[in-house]
Amino acid sequence: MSGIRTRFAPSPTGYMHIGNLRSALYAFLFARKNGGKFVLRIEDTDRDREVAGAVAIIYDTLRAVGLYWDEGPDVGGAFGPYVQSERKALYSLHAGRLIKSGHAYFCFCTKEELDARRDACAARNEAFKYDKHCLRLSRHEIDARMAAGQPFVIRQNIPASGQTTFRDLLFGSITVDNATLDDNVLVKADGMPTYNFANVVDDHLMQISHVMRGMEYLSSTPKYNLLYEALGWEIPRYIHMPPIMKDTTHKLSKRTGDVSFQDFIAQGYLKEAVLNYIALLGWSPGDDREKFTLEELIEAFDIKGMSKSPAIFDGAKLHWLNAAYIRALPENAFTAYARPYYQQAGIAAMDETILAAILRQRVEVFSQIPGMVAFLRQMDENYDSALFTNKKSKTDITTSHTVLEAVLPALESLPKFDRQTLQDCLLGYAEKMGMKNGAVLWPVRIAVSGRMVTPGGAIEILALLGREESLRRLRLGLAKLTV
RNA sequence: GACCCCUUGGUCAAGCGGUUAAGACACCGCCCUUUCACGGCGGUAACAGGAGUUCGAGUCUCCUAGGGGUCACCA
Repeated sequence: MSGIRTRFAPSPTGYMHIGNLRSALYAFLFARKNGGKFVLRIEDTDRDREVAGAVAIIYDTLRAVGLYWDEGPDVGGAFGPYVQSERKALYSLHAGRLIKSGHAYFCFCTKEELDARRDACAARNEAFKYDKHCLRLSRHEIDARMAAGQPFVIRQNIPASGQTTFRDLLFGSITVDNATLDDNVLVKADGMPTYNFANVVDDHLMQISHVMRGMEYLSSTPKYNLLYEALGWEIPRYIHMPPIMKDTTHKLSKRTGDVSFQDFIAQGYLKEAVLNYIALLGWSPGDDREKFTLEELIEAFDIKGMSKSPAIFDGAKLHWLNAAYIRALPENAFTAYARPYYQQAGIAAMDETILAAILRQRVEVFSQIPGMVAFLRQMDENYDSALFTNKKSKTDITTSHTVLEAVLPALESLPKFDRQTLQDCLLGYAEKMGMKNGAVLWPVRIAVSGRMVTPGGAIEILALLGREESLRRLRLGLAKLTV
């Protein structure tokens, strides 16, 4: 037992952002690599932002990519409950301790009053900081206001002077003046703790040894440490992680396009590829490896390989990685993923083995399939006969006409219409005529597809279309060349 | 604006005082070839700028610039 415990603590706000997934992944990898535990905690203290079904999305996504948690709302554990809204008593208990020791105080300032003061500051171009107005309230006054039912919050009482230093395993030692810190709200008027407070309490109570979270918390970490100290708790190790960017100046966000894990899956990305790609966005194994299974990631993971600067999401590279994963798929797995798209394209009845053979090397994202194979279902019969002319294959209108005319009856009388038979027939004809294979296959492919570029060659397309449709298209091509 | 952090090719990145400054994606060229793709080979392209420290700096220090983050009864 190494005692290492990490956690992933998402808010149930709707979908799984790719950046959050990466945070979960790193926390998971760090725990697994070091023989520690990975905890899942739901941070639902903001009831206004809560979205129904969001917790299920978190569970489903994590499970889909293999990020199983050792403790969590559904699996339990020794430090539950693992849902913050169910831990209110714990927060009140420790908030009370803070009040008693003077590290926190009741505040009755209303939102309106605060907004007014904030606006005033903005007008003077000054940074707003709560002025500890309510810290001066006497016990008497506090009791009276509470008795009168006046709503209140609990604020952290930050020392007015001095400095606070903390160590981050990635960023090193960071020191800030306490004077720059604000007396943040710890417990809201509705009795719910804020992130600032719930996090400290939960991370301590759940014995989290390494707090891994987004860099946006870097500047508020000193405040958390002040809380740990006030509560007499050991400060955990911190690992703040830089964000994933859309470009140099914008974070990857909903507005910039697809950012949720499910968006990528819906587009035809493989979950393994997405996970592999984001693992590499902000972390490097230190060597040249790029394809990793989850097990391999666990083995290779080391926070020393983590980057301190934000990484820009590169859709092209994800595309490439996804294509690499697709190419490595066994035929049956490829077909299982592709089948819905075959149906969508109306070619579900065609030979899946041939389809897999020609598509697997070409598809980068499954959603490209319908567009790639549409011509099999329905070709554009008004294609330009100029397509028959190709210098490299040494074809032109005349040679194409000759080839189609000769090949048509041969194919018509073929005993079988499978790839082997078709190949013997077509290549045999080329050999007999002393022609390049391409000189024969080019016009045939153009005639049966009507397209300059096709996935697969003439033989595969013929086999896929079957004798009747193939011959129909070949006759059409011949007619076009005869005109 | 104040405070904190970051800065190697277009992108992800290796490097951790001495290297011809890796590799991958993307891009370009060639080869293979039944078009495209795959695959193979090759190429273009980087240490933000300026001062130091040092025999020697992408690597250490400082400054400048640029970028990010925080400054909520959101997390």
